[in-house]
Amino acid sequence: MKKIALKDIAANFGVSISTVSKAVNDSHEISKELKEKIQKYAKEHHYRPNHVALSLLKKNTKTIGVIVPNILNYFFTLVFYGIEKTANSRGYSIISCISDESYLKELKTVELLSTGTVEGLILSLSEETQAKGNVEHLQNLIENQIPLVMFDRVSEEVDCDKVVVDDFEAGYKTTKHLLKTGCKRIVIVSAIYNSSVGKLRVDGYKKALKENGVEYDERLIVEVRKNDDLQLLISLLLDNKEIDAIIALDEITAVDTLNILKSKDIEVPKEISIVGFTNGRLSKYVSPALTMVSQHGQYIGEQAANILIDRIEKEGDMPYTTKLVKTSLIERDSTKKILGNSSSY
Amino acid sequence: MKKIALKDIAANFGVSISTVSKAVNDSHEISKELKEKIQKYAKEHHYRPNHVALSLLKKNTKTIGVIVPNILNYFFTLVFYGIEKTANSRGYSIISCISDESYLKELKTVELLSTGTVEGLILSLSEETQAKGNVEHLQNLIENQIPLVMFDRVSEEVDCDKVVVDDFEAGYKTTKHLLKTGCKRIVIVSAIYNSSVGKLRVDGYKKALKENGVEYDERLIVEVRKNDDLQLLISLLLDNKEIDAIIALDEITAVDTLNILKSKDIEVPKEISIVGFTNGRLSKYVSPALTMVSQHGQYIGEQAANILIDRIEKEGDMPYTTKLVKTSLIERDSTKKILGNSSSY
DNA sequence: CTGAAAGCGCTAACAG
DNA sequence: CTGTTAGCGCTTTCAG
Repeated sequence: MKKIALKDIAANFGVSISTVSKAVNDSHEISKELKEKIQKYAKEHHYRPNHVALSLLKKNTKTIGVIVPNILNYFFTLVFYGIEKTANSRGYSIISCISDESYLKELKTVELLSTGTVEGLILSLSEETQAKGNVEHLQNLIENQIPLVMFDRVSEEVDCDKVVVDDFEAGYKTTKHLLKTGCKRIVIVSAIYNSSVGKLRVDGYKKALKENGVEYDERLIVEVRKNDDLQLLISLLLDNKEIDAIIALDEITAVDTLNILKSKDIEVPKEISIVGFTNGRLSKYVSPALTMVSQHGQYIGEQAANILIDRIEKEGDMPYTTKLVKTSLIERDSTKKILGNSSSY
Repeated sequence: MKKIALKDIAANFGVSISTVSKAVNDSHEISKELKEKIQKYAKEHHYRPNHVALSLLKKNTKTIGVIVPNILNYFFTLVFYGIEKTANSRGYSIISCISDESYLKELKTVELLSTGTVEGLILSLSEETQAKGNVEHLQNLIENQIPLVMFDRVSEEVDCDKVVVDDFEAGYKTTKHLLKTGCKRIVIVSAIYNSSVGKLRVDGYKKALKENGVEYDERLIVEVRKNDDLQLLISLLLDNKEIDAIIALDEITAVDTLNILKSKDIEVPKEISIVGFTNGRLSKYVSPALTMVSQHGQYIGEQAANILIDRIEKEGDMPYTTKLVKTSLIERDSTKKILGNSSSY
């Protein structure tokens, strides 16, 4: 049985296409008898109105595009899940693309989608795009009136709605917590040295140090590049500087760091505390379970989707908003407990 | 600047729409001068042919639908990644839906997509659908000539292309490996007791036992239900039966099991070996690192996408195929090493 | 070389 | 109550 169209039903009953259209849509303009006959026939033949034709006619596709840099990263998986969930509940499908951290793929995808396929776009910048700073493709998008919501990895040069983690506050809060547990020489290990996100966290870290009268030592900020040996970097750190805490800016680095410390028989958190960013699947299963900063990925996705769909559906232009999502520190066993309230802090 | 259509360009130059169409498509029918003028104008105004109109006309959307039960499961994330990658490389976009293990959502999604939006569908059954065994919606799909590829959680009642893990062989291979390391009382802990996948693995397990003259003891097959306490189940097992190996049918259960054993001061693998299914992100970071069965999720996704697109593009109907993807045992530190070749096995 | 007309599947205003 | 017509944006014969 091939796909069936209004035309076919019309031919079958010897009536016009518009009559059939009205009948299947249960219009009051059509006689009960005819309507029932047609509807029965339609059901039996699995008639389904062609979505593409409707999109063309109504000029809405009920579809939004989502571009994430790397779906294997649990944070993005969570965001994606949040987007899908709320988009779906609001009647939208999503076309999803993975830019694989490549500028070119991001560009191609944006161009492909901005062609009437989707009514709006949710995007987090690829690493390469961020490094290059080339966001013309996104500016075109908003020039062409296609709603865009950026999340997490955003660009200041693009004027659109944004949902971002409050990374500054996260860096600040995390550092302050470590200070409160008695740590003073706090290292940051970052594999995302050239992202806005990474910089903000370090800024928050600096502020916390300053407020607590701890001097900032730039040698404690360690950048891990693609082919660097984390083991080596940490060894150097341990040999040359007294340190008592490590903040890892991503989960894998946090776990790796933990394992390296364990292999050197350093007790966590007694000798060195560890806090990691991005509360994912690993942290609670390693031992000691890692204290992590949760970014509420799913919530971010839900927010992004709601903001986008609101903008698609509301007429008149509301001003662009930037939503700051606060992080939570999930305390586990890789950090010391804060001393009682009566402590000297 | 609003979206611009052929009509607008035509009006601007006082020529007909079809002329503009030909010009932007660089047809030889149009004079060089006019073509250049029009192309220049089109480029300046970011003209992009409306994808929806083209889809309607050409009757192809260059889009495929993907329905996964649960994207937070790393295996599915991997499959999804594989699908996206190859679909993209072959010029297809993907509309992705998460059924959230719900029959109703799966049904709704299939109906939504089978309406001309996508040219084909890749799907893994939701838990609920599998339990219910209701696959009418999928049979309708193939009746309506919409290509379907099922992967991992498939149904025998649906006649379509399939890509499945060779779970029987996986169960067999894993068990055999454990036997070779000297284990004899091997437990299977399963949270997927009513899936085809789970059953096949147990069947493979039985075969391996039989071949090696080890008697099958059904009390060693432990089913973990949603609200069951794994800790308790394992304690019972340890108390009442001599056991020396545990096969966990999913990664979380494997890690949980490991932690439970560790908390009871049972040495892994010296006293009890552990093998888990689905090599995900956790296994290599816990200690001891877990020996796991890898199912090559990304490869499965790639295969599924290729098979689907082949079927979409080839005319004439080729017979349906079922592709069996072999698993690999990733040996880490939760199992004993196999004794030298000179051993008595 | 350029344009008119038809049509992809559907809806909606307007006649009959 | 039913049908005719126009049109969503585009391509593609077929005339001119």
